[in-house]
Amino acid sequence: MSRTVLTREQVLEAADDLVRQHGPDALTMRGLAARLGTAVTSIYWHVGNRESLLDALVERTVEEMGAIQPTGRTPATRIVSVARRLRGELHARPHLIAMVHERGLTERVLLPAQRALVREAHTAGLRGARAAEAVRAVQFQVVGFVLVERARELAQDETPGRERPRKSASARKDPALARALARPADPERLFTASMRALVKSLLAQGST
Amino acid sequence: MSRTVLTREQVLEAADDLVRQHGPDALTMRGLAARLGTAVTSIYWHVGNRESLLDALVERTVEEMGAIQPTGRTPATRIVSVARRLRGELHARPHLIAMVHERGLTERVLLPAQRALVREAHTAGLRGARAAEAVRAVQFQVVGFVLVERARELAQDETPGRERPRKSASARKDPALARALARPADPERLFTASMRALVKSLLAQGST
DNA sequence: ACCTGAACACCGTTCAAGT
DNA sequence: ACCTGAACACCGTTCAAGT
Repeated sequence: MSRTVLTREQVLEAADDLVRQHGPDALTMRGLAARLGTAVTSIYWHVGNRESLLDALVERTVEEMGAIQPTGRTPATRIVSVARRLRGELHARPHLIAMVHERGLTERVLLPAQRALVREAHTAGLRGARAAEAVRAVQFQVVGFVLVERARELAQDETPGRERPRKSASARKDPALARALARPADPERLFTASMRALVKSLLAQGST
Repeated sequence: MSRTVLTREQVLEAADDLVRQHGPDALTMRGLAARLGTAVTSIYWHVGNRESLLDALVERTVEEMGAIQPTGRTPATRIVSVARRLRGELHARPHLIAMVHERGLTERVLLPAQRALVREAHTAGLRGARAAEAVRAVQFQVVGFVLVERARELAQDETPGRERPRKSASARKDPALARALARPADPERLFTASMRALVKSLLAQGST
């Protein structure tokens, strides 16, 4: 591609492209070198090794995500808005989620959102350890949800329709429920619903 | 090890040992063959390839987990008890979680617990789509939580103390909160607390 | 300071050949 | 039916040598 001297930035850029298009597994040092038109070993000079290259990629994307502004009137709706935005940001970068997760950088990604959440918990009347617990509960819920969602998407791609669930005794008693469980979940809806449920209970502790 | 003829069961057993002790990455076809004292290619004859070997391993462990009995008086406490037991089961098999997750078999692991959850939602007065949503919310919460926890543990092993969070404006106003957030979260406590919060709100919908 | 090819020590998988 | 060694096409990484 480029005729000029190779820079660390160019290596990162090309690696980022590769990961975005085909996932982290598609990023091989040899493939990357070929793409850049250099010897494999040049890449090692610029980024150390594969592991630290991926680290740099994650750091890059996390910075790019930036802060999150809450919207809405009540603390509850504002917290849910932060959660939804955070989910959206993570969803826009499907491969990033797995990489952050594997690297244990979850806390790092959550830091910008944490500030906003703390502020809202405070206005809702929560203090000290109780506020911290509420903030963390929301954070865990968001990341956990996105991870499960992602796994579900991958599963659909690779094994479409693995096994029909058998009808249980309680299913026969409530066919509407059985039908709802047979359908794949609508993640957007489910996320908002459980987030609202969680936040409602957490904030209720502030006023008692 | 064994002098007799090689069986599929022996291959699975040895593979299971390896994964349990050193994780899925440690499972190489060559290493496994060496451990069993056979040629690599014999293993291929018995289990197909590495991918289906891992699939078989997951299936095996999931069956081993079995059903989950709720305890407690009210539907809320019974649901929370199922959630806690499920978390415990998953936690007792650290490597399994990652494997199930990567393979998109989350739903499969959750099936036994789902029956119990449906029953409790029903006794709590939830019906149809609303009951399904509650059940799924709980399931997502459990798996998500465990995934986040696991990532956190891995992170601790590899990068102890990456970066101290700076003191924010709101942290200075509530030092107890700041201290609580600086400490690593107690997952057991946090899990139970947010599970209770979630379930409380979800079931409240049944009586309105 | 930056780039190179050759080489090392690994992988998973296939295949033709054995018994 | 079951097992084998050889070979293929990949990996990440190191190292001595170039400019």
